Amino acid sequence: MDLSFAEENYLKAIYHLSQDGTTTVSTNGIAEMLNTKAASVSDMLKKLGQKSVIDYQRYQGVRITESGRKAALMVIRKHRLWEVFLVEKLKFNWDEVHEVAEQLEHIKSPLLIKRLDEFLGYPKVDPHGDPIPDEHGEFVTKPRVALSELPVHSAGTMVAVDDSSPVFLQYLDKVGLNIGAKVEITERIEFDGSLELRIDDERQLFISEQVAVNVMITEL
Amino acid sequence: MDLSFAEENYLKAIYHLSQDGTTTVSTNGIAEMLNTKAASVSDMLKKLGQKSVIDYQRYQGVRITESGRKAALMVIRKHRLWEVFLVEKLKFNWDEVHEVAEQLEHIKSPLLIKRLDEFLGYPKVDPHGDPIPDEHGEFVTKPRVALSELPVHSAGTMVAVDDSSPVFLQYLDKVGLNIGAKVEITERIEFDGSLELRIDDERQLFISEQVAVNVMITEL
DNA sequence: CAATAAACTTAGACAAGGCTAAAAATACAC
DNA sequence: GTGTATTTTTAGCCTTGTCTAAGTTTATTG
Ligand SMILES: [Mn+2]
Ligand SMILES: [Mn+2]
Ligand SMILES: [Mn+2]
Ligand SMILES: [Mn+2]
Repeated sequence: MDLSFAEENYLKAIYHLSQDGTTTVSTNGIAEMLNTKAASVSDMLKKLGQKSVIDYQRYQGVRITESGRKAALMVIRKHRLWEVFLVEKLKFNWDEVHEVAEQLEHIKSPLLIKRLDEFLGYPKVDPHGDPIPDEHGEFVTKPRVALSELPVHSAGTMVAVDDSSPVFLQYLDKVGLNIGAKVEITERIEFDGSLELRIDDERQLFISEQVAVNVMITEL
Repeated sequence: MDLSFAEENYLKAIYHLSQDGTTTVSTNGIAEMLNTKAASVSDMLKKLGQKSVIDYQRYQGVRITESGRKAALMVIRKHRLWEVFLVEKLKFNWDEVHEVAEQLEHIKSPLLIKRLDEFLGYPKVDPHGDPIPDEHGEFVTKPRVALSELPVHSAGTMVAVDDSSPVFLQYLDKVGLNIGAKVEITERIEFDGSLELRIDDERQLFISEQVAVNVMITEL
């Protein structure tokens, strides 16, 4: 049972919106994530329901099934492996990969993805710090927390970003905040939630709460 | 002016059928190459005509325009670069690449193809010996001729195959006839056009005319 | 040069995906 | 709990690409 590009994109959105496939998801939420209209979503939900990749009763929201979760994870696996390829092998910057991976993730060839994984040395995370599911859909997420949720004087290593938009990533490049950096919160401004950070024990950086929400670290 | 997957496939077929874009092409020929029906082709020709990638008047056959030729060559460039990638980097066999490249050739990203070309070291030919157009659509075809068209005692180096179907390529693998091999025609059987060859000055091989037609060499 | 034959195009239908506008169901508020 | 707001679905239409069946046009050939 093969899924079309559109079906794969819907399924991936539903998976992401339901906190990795556990909770129920709304029609409007899907529409917003996919930049489409609720009416189009309703149509598609019917189709996905018939293919048993989601549980759907009208007006009752939607939940991804186990087979749907597997299918979504395979698309996500491909997306992230391609992102690694683009950055590691083709020297793309991490803000340039998402659009292209959005296309590449739909290429159908089990051999291709197996060999790509092998070629890349079985990476565990993509350039944004997100985990790459293995061929069975298994993956481990390192414990991670947003800077915005930590108290002053917390410290850790930056492991991921929660926003892969080019503007955000380009901002991080500009201020030199990259995955792997040592980050310590030296002060929090209560007024606006902005933070003063110390990076790699050698320099100071001020970031807004907007940024802090999207920078994930593992505590030391 | 962006082309859809289907439009790109039609354009590529028209280019190939018209001996690299010079002669006129028939509706039925296109339908056969794309495993579709003549009616579908007629519909598509109207659209491609409106986009000025072909010259089309009903009942008069079709000729690719200069802008259409360029577009077709860019698709072919991508197809062949991906084939090189699959064989050189991902260890695909040359009979396994065509299907996948047929999908990959439609990925839209100028940066991707530029970087892929660079990553591969600017290859000039694909795994089947076909030339890879550069970013301006320029390419050089080494003079090549099918074994079937040469007289007895001709000799040369195998440089390409004219059929990329898995069955044919697997047959060549089985008998050990690969690109780069030295080939000499030691005898031709007039009855059925089959050939006796001497390969790499060290062994004998008999091939049918069907095979000979699809094995291309450059004469020494 | 007429009469088939072959090639090609049009007509009409369908499936996938999408949209707008309108209706129906559910949620929220008083 | 009744009434309005919000969410979701349906109805109807559009585009792309495909098909079959039925015309047209061009080729062939006696
Ligand atoms: Mn996608
Ligand atoms: Mn990513
Ligand atoms: Mn193709
Ligand atoms: Mn090839």
